[in-house]
Amino acid sequence: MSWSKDGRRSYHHGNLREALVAAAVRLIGEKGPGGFTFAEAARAAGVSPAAPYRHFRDRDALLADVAAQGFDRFTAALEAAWNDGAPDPLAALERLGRAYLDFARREPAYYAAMFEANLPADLHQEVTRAGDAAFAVLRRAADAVCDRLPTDRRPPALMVALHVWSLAHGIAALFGRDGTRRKLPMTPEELLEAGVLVYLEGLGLRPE
Amino acid sequence: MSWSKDGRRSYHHGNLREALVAAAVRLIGEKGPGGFTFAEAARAAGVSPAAPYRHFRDRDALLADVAAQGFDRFTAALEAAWNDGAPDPLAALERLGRAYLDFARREPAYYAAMFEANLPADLHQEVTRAGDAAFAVLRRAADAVCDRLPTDRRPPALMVALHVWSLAHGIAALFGRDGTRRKLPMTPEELLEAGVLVYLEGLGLRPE
DNA sequence: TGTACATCAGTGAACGCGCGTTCACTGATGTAC
DNA sequence: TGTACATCAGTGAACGCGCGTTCACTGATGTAC
Repeated sequence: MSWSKDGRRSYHHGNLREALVAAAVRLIGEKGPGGFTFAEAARAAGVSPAAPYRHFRDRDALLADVAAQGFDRFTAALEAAWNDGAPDPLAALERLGRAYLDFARREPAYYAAMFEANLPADLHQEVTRAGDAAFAVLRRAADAVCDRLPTDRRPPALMVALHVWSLAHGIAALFGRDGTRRKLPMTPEELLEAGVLVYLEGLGLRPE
Repeated sequence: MSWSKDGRRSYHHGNLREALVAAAVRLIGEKGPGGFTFAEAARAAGVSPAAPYRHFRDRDALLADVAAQGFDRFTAALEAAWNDGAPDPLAALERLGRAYLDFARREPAYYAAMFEANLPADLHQEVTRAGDAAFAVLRRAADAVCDRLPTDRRPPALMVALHVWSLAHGIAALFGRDGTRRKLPMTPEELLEAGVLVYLEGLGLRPE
């Protein structure tokens, strides 16, 4: 927020766009992607209900911005966890899985906007592009893992990436958030790690 | 609907409860679980906006009914596909996976109500019970599959069931519905089947 | 450095709308005798 | 078989509410000269 020198609220907000996104994230976190309104975001940002129209065409445009920003953060988190596959791809893949679940738990609002928002097609494309960058990290990890197999027994890396992504997403969606739908006899992280280990074993890979 | 003999609408609807559930399913299918209203369901059933209160405490109660009914159908579909594990557990498990994805695609409205509804805790419990019955089918399948392994290499069947469920749910959520979020170089069914095969191989099982 | 002016980013009042919910009511149905 | 009555499942009008959106407006900012 920007304030004039004497402490009164300045007429111009200064960074209303970011403030609206932040408010939307908070509101989505509280009530889900369905239960957040343009008007409430404006109120939370301390601004009149007409102000958001200076920055977003409508509610969906704001939601799409949240989703895209979420994917950007997600990509960064996955990238950091993967860390170019060091020290070895299998250990790095495990970190990647943990980072995936960690993001879903720590940023449920972003995660919901990314995967459960139901955006109209035109905005959706834009978000999909941001999502592709996140998937690219998984894809690269799958490449590195597959490279450890002899060429005659090497599965398509794309398929491996899709399997890992689906398993991680399934676990995150079913068990990964705090409104925990179901009790588990283990943590989501343990469940994912065990699943990936069995899967890699099935590919013919075992941690050395 | 019930009509009096002369063709005019009878005062009593006759099966309003079922009609409201059916309307809700249709509306959820069109606009997602967030975008359906009690009033619209009443309108769709051809009844005044006050009428639904005779049958459901509120919107959430109706939504919970849809979710519970969805789980009942889901359970029946999975049960039929599993068919007591005949002729052998591995073939039956593949059928089970296909039935899972088939349900998500053919009944997206039920599926959304079941897994993306965000119901309040008290109603949620009731739905969870219906969901447990569905999971029990997977659990039994996992038991049968694990029984094929020598006891010293037998993994916990619960874990196996959770892995299969998570993978199936992840694929269904990411790729399984027609508003297809992402293009795949294969069908969701093929992706799931391949994933389960690799996983079973990792457990030490291969189709004979 | 100062001034005039264009542009930008907000205001706040207003509107129509549909929703959820309530209320007293009434038509239809089932049952006891 | 007929009648009286309780109960049930609807009606429809009304209400307050918050939302999305628009409009003419105005205060603040940046820039050309």
